[in-house]
Amino acid sequence: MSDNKFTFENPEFRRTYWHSCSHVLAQAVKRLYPEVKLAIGPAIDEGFYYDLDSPFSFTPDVLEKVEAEMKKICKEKLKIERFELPRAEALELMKDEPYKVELINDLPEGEAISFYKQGEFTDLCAGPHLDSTGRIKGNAVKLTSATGAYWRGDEHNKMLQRIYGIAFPKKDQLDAWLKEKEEAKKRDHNRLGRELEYFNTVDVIGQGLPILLPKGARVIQLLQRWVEDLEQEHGYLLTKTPLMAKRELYKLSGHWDHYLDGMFVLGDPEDYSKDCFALRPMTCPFQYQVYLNRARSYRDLPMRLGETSTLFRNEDSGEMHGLIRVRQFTISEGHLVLRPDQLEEEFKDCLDLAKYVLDTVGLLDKCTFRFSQWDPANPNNKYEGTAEQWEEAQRVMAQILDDLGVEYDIGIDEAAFYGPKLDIQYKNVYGKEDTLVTIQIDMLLAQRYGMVYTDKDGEKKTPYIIHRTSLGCYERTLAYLIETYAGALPTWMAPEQVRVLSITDRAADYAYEVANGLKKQGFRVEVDTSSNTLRYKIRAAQTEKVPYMIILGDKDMENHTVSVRCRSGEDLGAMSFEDFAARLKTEVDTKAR
RNA sequence: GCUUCUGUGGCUCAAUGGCAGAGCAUCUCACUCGUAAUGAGAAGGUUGUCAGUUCGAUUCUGACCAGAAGCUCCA
Repeated sequence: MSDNKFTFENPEFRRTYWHSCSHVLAQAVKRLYPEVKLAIGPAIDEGFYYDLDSPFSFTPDVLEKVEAEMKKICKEKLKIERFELPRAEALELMKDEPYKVELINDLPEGEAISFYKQGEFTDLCAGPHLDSTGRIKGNAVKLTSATGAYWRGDEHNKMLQRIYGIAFPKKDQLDAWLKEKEEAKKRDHNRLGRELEYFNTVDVIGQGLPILLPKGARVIQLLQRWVEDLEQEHGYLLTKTPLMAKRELYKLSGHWDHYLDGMFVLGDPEDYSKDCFALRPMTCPFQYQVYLNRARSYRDLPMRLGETSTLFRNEDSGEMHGLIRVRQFTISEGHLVLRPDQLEEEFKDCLDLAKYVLDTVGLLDKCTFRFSQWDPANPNNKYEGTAEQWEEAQRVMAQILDDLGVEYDIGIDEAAFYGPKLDIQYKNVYGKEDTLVTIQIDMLLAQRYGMVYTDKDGEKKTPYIIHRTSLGCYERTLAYLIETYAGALPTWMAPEQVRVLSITDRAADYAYEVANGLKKQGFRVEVDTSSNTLRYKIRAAQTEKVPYMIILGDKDMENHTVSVRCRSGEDLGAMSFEDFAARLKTEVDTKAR
């Protein structure tokens, strides 16, 4: 095993290791609870799982027993052997495992049906695997959780129980991993964001409807102002369109057919004798009305429309998560109406803008790009348009992405109902990925709305549309900022940039004088002249992650100085008010991190 | 929506089928202090909500509401 191929740093070997762990997990479960039926058990990015159909639930003490049995199996050093069987014999071997039978029946004709055997346990599996359970370090295996998961990932199927686990070749690697997970949880925006009073939720308001407290609202306000100004520089025209509309608009847009479940409907959707309204889940159909305001010429294009747009989506109750997944959110929305020949340049500008914005707030480094495509085989009639139109839209987007040198993954069946998307993805502290920013090409909807322009040749032509965001949805972005910075937002976007602390009552007036001087220059400043001890006040400011503290006592009053300390603990010493203000201004202007 | 788990003052957590307790935070008073918890006192609760079982429920049961992780879905 000295060959480099077989080190844990090699992702392929790691997956093999974890895959074998999942077999050991299944073997342990079958030894302890023979009535449990096996589904599938792959390796994942971090560890492995096995899906099981069990009459009881895997509580922590059951997991403990399973884990102990796994350690035993590792110690037994069972040889892991591969063999193949013809279909009939394979079905006979697995006749007591209904999920395996289903898998075998779905294997294409002529494909080898392979099994792996370790001791008394045999599993249908393509492999590869380690050569022995003895290769797995038993005391560096940990079962982390048990949750529900649908058979074959389809919510119409039975819910099975999924046991997640992790394993390493060495015990201290496992300990380090577990510690890292604990540390990551401390950055969880859902905990930190509430603790630092950025947001809260209240039973009587309802799920997915967070209250932005003054600090959260302040950060979102300054991000919005900044993005709106940036978009103006990029030629966007700001619009303000209604938050709801009659059912007829959504019929025209296709939302009524494709998205009704996700909308909040006001009134009876079936009763056509009365008006029925719905809160908007997307801005598109509203903003198109701006374009439709009058006849457009090719000279009007590209028309770039931007809006800080509040949307409402009736998510399933289990979907909500802090500020990342909510039912009402505000997005840096925009639609570009353009001539086909402008598509690449405008798409590029959208991407440049999004990347600039994400880079400036400090999120770009950890973003990944996903080209979200339709699924030609999707049976649910989820997509508008013809196969030809989709192939064309995706060909164009692929071309643009290649020209721009964007590295991306492909997501099949991830497209919007009207077109393919470039999604910019970000992971939360638990490793769960969500879309931060999206840029979408739409060659279908303009026609539905009767959007046309008169071209040079006098012909009426249908424009293309780009749907895009620059910073995505502000609530979600705030959540990622809190997690990325562990609550210590960079000075330029910190809700409170400076806290002025007086050491004695004698310095109180001076403290307000200094604070007001900074406020006049546009900085966000709070004053603490309470009778608490200095140590206490510093601790409070640090706990609340205020970037700068100004500490004022008799010496500072005499010398007309301010004593400055950073939240990191670094002491900048005494300086003049002007020097500090200039330092702060530089930091904010350059949006230094 | 589904699986599993959780719900006691603003926060962190005790306790119990029979008067609900502590620390932090808050307020008052004292202290006026130079870098991670100054001292004393006060106030704060229909134990998420509604039913049921019981002489008696915060505790047991059910439904609902809300929160967490995962699944499914999505910005």
